[in-house]
Amino acid sequence: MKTTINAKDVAKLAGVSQSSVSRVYFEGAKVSTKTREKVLAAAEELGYRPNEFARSLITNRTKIIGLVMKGVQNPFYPQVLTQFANAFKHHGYSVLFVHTNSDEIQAEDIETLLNYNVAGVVITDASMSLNVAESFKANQIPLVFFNRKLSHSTFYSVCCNNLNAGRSIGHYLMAEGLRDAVYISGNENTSTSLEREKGFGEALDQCTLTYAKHTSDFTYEGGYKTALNIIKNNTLPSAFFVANDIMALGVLDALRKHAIQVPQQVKVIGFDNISMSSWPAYELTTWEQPIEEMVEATVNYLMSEIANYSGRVEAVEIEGKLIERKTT
Amino acid sequence: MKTTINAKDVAKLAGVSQSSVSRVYFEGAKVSTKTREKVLAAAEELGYRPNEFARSLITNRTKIIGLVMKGVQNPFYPQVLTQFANAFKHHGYSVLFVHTNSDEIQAEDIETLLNYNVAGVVITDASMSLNVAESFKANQIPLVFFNRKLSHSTFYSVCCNNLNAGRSIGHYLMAEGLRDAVYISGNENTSTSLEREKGFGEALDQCTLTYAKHTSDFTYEGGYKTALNIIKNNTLPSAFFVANDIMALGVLDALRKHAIQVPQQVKVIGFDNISMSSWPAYELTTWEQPIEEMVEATVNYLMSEIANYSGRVEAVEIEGKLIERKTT
DNA sequence: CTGAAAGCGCTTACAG
DNA sequence: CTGAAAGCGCTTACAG
Repeated sequence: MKTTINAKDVAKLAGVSQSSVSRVYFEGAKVSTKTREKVLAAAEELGYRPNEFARSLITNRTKIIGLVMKGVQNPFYPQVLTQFANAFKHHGYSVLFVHTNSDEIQAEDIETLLNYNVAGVVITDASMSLNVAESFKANQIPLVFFNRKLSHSTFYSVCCNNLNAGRSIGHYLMAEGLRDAVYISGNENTSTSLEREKGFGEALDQCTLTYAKHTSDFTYEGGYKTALNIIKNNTLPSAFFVANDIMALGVLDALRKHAIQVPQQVKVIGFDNISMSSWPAYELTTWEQPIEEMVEATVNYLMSEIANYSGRVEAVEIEGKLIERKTT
Repeated sequence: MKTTINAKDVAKLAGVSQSSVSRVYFEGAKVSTKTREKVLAAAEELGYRPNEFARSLITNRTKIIGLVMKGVQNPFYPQVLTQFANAFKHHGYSVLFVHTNSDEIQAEDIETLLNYNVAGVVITDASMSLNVAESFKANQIPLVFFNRKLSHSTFYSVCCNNLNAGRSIGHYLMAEGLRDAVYISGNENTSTSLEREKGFGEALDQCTLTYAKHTSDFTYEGGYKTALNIIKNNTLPSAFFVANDIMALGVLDALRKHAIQVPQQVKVIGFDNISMSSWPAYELTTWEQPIEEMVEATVNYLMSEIANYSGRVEAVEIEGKLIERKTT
């Protein structure tokens, strides 16, 4: 009950050797035009397509990139996913999608990636214990942490320059007459949230200003509740710096509910520039993450490491920019 | 430069045959506890993991499901993606993610899926020409169209019952005192948009009411612009039925911009029940798609077809329900 | 229950 | 440029 047709079948029909068939489909191999044509004609007739598995078994490489994502619910990530999918497709790679529920990726989550011997890995918005990550190193599989920096700098990472962004946002708000500020953070211990806060604090410190910190969780509901609490406690600041846009939208809705005027009574600034930030209902001032460049840097690194593994490591940080709208 | 360690290495260390090693990792094969333990100990020591490619080459099956998605930008889809990823993981399958830009999936988009000999395929929110789809049939690869019905009913599809939903929405609005309605459609020729409209029209027809149709594109911007046009032309109806939520939010923002009171001056109802619909800024009345059940039906079909291919075909339609909020 | 051997569909030195 | 042959790392009848 042999059902799939293989290179041997094509070879027979084309009247050439199996090796020649293989050469037609293997990039970089040499075949005469005549042989190529015969093979392609036979292949067409039989509906032949090379088996990727046999191919990978021999070459010990695959054309698959593992993409590990957490929190696809944040509208920032669908954008990232789309761009990665397109970029990898453009380079001839397919995407094995792994969804993780936890902030720290578990060994089982990435077992698949190792079993399939992926050519490279992108991990977005999540970290990973050192010894789990090491298994990629051991197999010389290049790995990029996207939008998350590890405390141990033994892996390549690509982020927006969050420290500078925090600073710029601080200076911007001070120029707008900031008196007291609240920073609404994302999940604790995420590098993105921490660095944005650090830069912000540094800027304010230069003018001996301070800020209050409220810990939240990078979700709309989290931003909404946090703001409601602040309103209830009568501790409304003159400006909110919110660690991401989706939370900032929650903050805006909480303020709206209490008929607090933005930006007259309080200013709000977010981070990411998700598409919803520009909606008329919000018109949120925010910091744009340079997603395209971030994706490009990630893909370029992976492609160069796949071609020629070096294990080089860097913490790439790309500058974003302020998008001024109506909440400041 | 042999780098990966294989079953033979483990066999040698464990003092058994390679076949025995294989049996330990192959579900359903019989090995004595003693052998199993020896093998597992040796495997642990060497860091062995079975090569999926060699395995697939022999069994001619993979543990990969192809997931083809369009328009991940609509917040409805990240939810769907997450649920599929979790469900497939639970069944021991990985997800090969394919992003397509066009409404109709092209042959090249799915070439990868055939090359990797995926065990099954889910296509969301897009259609596919019959002859492209046929190549899956030829290879006995089960295929489900998710949230899209094909005109030719030769494939399995899973949708919300859009016709009934349209009807119910029509009856609901009429009970609320509908006089004249506007239906804002999604992309033309999508089954979801067409069936929602059809049901809606049927319901209205029973009371000899009619509706005006405006064609849009399932995006926020599309809904926004369409509503602005209607306002400009002074053809505001007493209610809008908008083919999906993200467009409905655009409609609400357009109305807000012109200070038109919802629901006093005009009612708005959407479709999908995306998380943003419940946000205080919108409080959109909508129709909830039973995503969980839809995903479950899809996964169950695929798993049963993978276990035992029958090629059976059905257009599954699951009932959703009205979520009443403040825009009606 | 276990091992030796064949074979899945490819790539790749090696001769010619 | 081309073909015959070995081999990638597994699974699976087949004997024992």
